[in-house]
Amino acid sequence: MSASPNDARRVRTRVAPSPTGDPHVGTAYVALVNYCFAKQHGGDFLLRIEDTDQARSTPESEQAILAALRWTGLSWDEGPDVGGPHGPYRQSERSKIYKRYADELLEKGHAFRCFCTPERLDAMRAAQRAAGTQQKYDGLCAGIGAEESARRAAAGEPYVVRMKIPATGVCVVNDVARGPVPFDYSSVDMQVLLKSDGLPTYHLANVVDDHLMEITHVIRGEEWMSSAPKHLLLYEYFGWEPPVLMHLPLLRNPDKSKLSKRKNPTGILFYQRMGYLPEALLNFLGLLLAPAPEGQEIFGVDDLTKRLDLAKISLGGPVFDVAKLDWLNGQYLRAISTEELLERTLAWGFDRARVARIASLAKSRVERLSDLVPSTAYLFAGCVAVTKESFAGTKLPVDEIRKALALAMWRLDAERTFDMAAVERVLKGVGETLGVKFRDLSRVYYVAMTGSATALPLFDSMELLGRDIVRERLRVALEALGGVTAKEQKEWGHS
RNA sequence: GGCGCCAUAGUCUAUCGGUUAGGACGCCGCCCUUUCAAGGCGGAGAGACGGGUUCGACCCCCGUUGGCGCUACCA
Repeated sequence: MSASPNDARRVRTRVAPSPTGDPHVGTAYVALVNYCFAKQHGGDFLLRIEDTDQARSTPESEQAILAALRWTGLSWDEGPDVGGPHGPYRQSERSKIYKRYADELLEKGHAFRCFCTPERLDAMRAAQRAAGTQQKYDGLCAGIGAEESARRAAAGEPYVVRMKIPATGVCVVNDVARGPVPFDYSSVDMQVLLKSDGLPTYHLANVVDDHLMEITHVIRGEEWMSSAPKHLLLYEYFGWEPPVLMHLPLLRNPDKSKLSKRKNPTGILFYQRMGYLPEALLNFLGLLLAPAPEGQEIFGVDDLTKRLDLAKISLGGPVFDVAKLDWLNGQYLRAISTEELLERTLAWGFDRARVARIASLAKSRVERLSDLVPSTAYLFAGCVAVTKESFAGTKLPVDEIRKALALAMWRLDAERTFDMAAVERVLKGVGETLGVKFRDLSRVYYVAMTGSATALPLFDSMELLGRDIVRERLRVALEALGGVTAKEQKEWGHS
């Protein structure tokens, strides 16, 4: 099909995750299409880290994303870890480049310095909201003359750089699967390109990097569709040829809302820890990208690479159906030899160091070797059975238990590194917030983590279980007790 | 609220104006079987609604409804 702005150009695609949290299955999904499309055309697939948000990006998250993506089996031709001719591949290391291009836009008159304070912008939006009109920058600073603008900037007044948008006219975004999608320029905001910290926003960095890295096809999530006019305009301002655009539907929760960890496990590493095979996960995601030939639902990345057709990707947001993933994984498990099954199981959760640590923790609690497996089974299980009744032995009222579970879940999410120390700090902190002795509180977590009140030490167990399994068990326990209402979520201090 | 995307069974999908609307997961039943699985066979189950266009609409157009996204000095 369609798909190249210039047939002479080598096809190059990329996946550009932001290291602001756990590696997300959506990232694997986007990576998979980009990989297959590039390979289908004998091109390159690159990985770029979009860490321009200094406040939220962490090196831990970047490492986790790289590791998770590597686990899937996908590989990239260029990236922060493997290098390449268009580096650096980490946006935080490219600030000077963006600054230069922002200056170019300023000089050409396609952008302007905006000195508005956050307070003024808030007030402006509040007024717009109250008036029921469209919320966007009112253009106050667009009229500031070049000399005054330069003078104020030189005087050290803080500012951001915003792009100019034509007052009238229409921008037609040509989406591979959707065809032309028109946007009135009047509905496009004068987007901030360079923040007051001197770093670019996604919009600028993304366009500059895609051009410099010679990306020919941008295949990304649907959440970017409404920003496409801005991006296209930037290519125009710079005089660059824009890439072919394709927006993928977003993965959904069973209730059709956008896949979120509040309602579902979304972490790639969760699926790894649950014991899914990466081939099965990729196969599952591939099923959402290319219709299976009649009855042939089991296929690998190579086959998907042959059959992928961007224009035919189904556009309805697909529900991430774990039951189907389970079936697929079972098919893969049955297809490999018993020998390989053993190897993979050992590699998955029975490496010597892990088993040794578990054994040493269990030692003082067992009297027979036959006690070992039953007493540590919860560390190897995916989910544990927890019901309302499981919490009967705790001394806290049910609302307190729910709050304890919710706070632990949210605060643990906010921890950069997930280890014993972090777990201890968070759980004891919850005890203080609730005003209960940790001794009385701990049982709640033992139950949520193990399904019973007897287990190996809690903090060790949680570290051993890992962030993703822990969150899921907390979530399941919370659901078993009725979940959290929106009101409580607000009252308990979580946005 | 504004702008945009989307709409076939519970879920993932096929159909590119003419089909008894096909397949897969899940569910139910039967077979196999020392149990349970696995496997085999079978079954129930779908075009959101209302208007057009057409000899003929799931398919094309308009509207309604619903879902989703964006609406940040986050990506």
